[in-house]
Amino acid sequence: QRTYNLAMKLLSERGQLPMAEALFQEMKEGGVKPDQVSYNTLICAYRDRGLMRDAEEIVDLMRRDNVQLDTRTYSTMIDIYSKQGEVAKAEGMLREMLKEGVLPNVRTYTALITSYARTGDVAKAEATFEGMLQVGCTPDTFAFSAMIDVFAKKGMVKEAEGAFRRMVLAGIEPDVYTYSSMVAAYAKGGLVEKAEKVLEAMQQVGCAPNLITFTAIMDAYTKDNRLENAEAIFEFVTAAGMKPPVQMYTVLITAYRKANDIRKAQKYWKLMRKAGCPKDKIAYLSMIEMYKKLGRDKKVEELEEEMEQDDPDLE
RNA sequence: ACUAGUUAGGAAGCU
Repeated sequence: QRTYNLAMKLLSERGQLPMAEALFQEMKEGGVKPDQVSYNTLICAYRDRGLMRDAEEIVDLMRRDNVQLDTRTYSTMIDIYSKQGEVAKAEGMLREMLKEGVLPNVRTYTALITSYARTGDVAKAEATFEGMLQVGCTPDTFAFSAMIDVFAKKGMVKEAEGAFRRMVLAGIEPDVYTYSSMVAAYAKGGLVEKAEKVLEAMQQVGCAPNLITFTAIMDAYTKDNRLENAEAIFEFVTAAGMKPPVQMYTVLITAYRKANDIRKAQKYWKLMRKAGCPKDKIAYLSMIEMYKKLGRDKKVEELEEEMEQDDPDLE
């Protein structure tokens, strides 16, 4: 019954996962058989909370209850394994679905490509992309962006540009994600000017850069030792009333500490805390690295302790 | 069995 499914989704969205689980049980015990949608909804609810084990258990339950796993089930599981870095399991899911005659779609392939982006397996990502084309699956903005990101993370600028061109030629519109990945690619490759061009180009076609795009371009500037430019972006963002994310502070902190400008690094660290940013492991690690190099062991210990404290969310 | 509804994928910072 779809009323149940909808209710389960709403409950889990409002943090009432136990209620959603209860509903699921009620369905099983009462006359209403849960369908694929019910199982998938639960799997996604667990995934969103990082309860990967529970998501897996629902899949097992589907098998036991003789409910066919569908494209969405497999895609979600591939996404889960990809986020866990369990590429082999993700690949296994694709193999299984093909064997079972469940057709993968763009989303399935994109999830897998993303997992290769995380592990840096360019060859497999490309093979997956080509495989998708071969089965007549048309890549969309997500798929191309994922592919561009594979190259971006490796600093393979030429290849990223190639994929971007291919995307445009195919008539698929790039969006903020795509452009941000391109900026990141140029940042990694040390080509600031090109990164700047991307920022201009996107605005010309009416695509507004967001905080992620800005962080990426700041990163490009700092890698080219243009800290003033990076700082200018930060000022601009703040002046525009936007709230800089942790990552933006980290870019500045790391850049300044590498330039041996300890005061500035500390300044942004303090600003970040004052802004009430959530505790962030990478930010801590950057500061710890700084104090380590300065030989200030006390500070190092202090921060390490603080980092571990009362924060279950730190991964 | 068919059909319909509800469920899945992409971007930035440390080493």
